[in-house]
Amino acid sequence: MMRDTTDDTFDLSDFLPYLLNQAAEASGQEFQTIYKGRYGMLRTEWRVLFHLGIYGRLTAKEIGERAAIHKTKVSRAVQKLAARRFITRERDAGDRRYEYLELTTAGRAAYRDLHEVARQYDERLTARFSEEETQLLRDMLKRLASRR
Amino acid sequence: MMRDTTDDTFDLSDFLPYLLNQAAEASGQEFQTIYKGRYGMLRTEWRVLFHLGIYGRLTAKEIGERAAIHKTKVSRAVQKLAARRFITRERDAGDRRYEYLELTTAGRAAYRDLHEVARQYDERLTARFSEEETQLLRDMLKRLASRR
DNA sequence: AGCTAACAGTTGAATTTGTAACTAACAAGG
DNA sequence: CCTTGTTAGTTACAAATTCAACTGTTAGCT
Repeated sequence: MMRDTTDDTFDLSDFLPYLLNQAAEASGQEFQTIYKGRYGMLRTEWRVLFHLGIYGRLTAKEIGERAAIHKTKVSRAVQKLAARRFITRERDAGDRRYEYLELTTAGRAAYRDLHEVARQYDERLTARFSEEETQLLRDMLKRLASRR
Repeated sequence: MMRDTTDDTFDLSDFLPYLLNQAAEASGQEFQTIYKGRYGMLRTEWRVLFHLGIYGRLTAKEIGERAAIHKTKVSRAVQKLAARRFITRERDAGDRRYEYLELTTAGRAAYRDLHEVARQYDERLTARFSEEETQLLRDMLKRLASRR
């Protein structure tokens, strides 16, 4: 017997990494047009901006670790954000390898704006689910994201 | 009063698109090293391979629509897969704009191998959740992915 | 002090992606 | 037929990402 080409016991949506990617891309698209359109930012750039807006002064390395972003990506995002005067860079006087990053006034304004967009956006996304469902979803995603 | 730089009412994991991305990347990493290591494939390439393995003969356009992949990405993936003799390309005799793609024997073998890896991988990922939780997760992700 | 290894961050070259313009093929109306 | 518009798929070029090698700095050992 020849085996058929098709395989009806497996669907792509049965594969969690694929499904997660589809959901991530679909849900992130609209937000992307906003930060790209308003500030000409790339994904890594708004992420760095948010990290500094939420957690305050950090080094590039810390941001990379928290967000699982490669250091070269962080480095280039930092350069662009600094060029646009959204962040300041300050070398540690004691250990000159470290560089502390902080938002400028303009950076804080951009952060607050995008933060508000994100908050509303998240609300809209989760509005179709119940509170319990949303909570469970976040929990499960966090566990998946933690790589444990 | 000066406003502080930090904002402790919002965490990045409260933003669903971010959390989805982190979960997607974390969960997809290991699988990536497998299809990359074993077959030197890119993400779009295994996706095209899977679409043909699961659904049989399709055109590039159909694959792009089902997977929400841009046509240039599909086109390049198809070229690589064809160069590696994983798929055949056949013009429609009636309407020569259409090109039907199909797996070769080698393509089917690669598909079966990766499909089995994906199946086991998915099992391992969902093993930490209950049946009901997993079902709900998939449902919610599908709804998020559907862009409605 | 002097040597080696580790670390934070940067840079350059190769690969991959995105955007827009393109080719080839067909459709529909005049 | 013959324009005009649309469609499937490709290509060229610019932008972004990856990978490896690099700089400058500190730590630790002898």
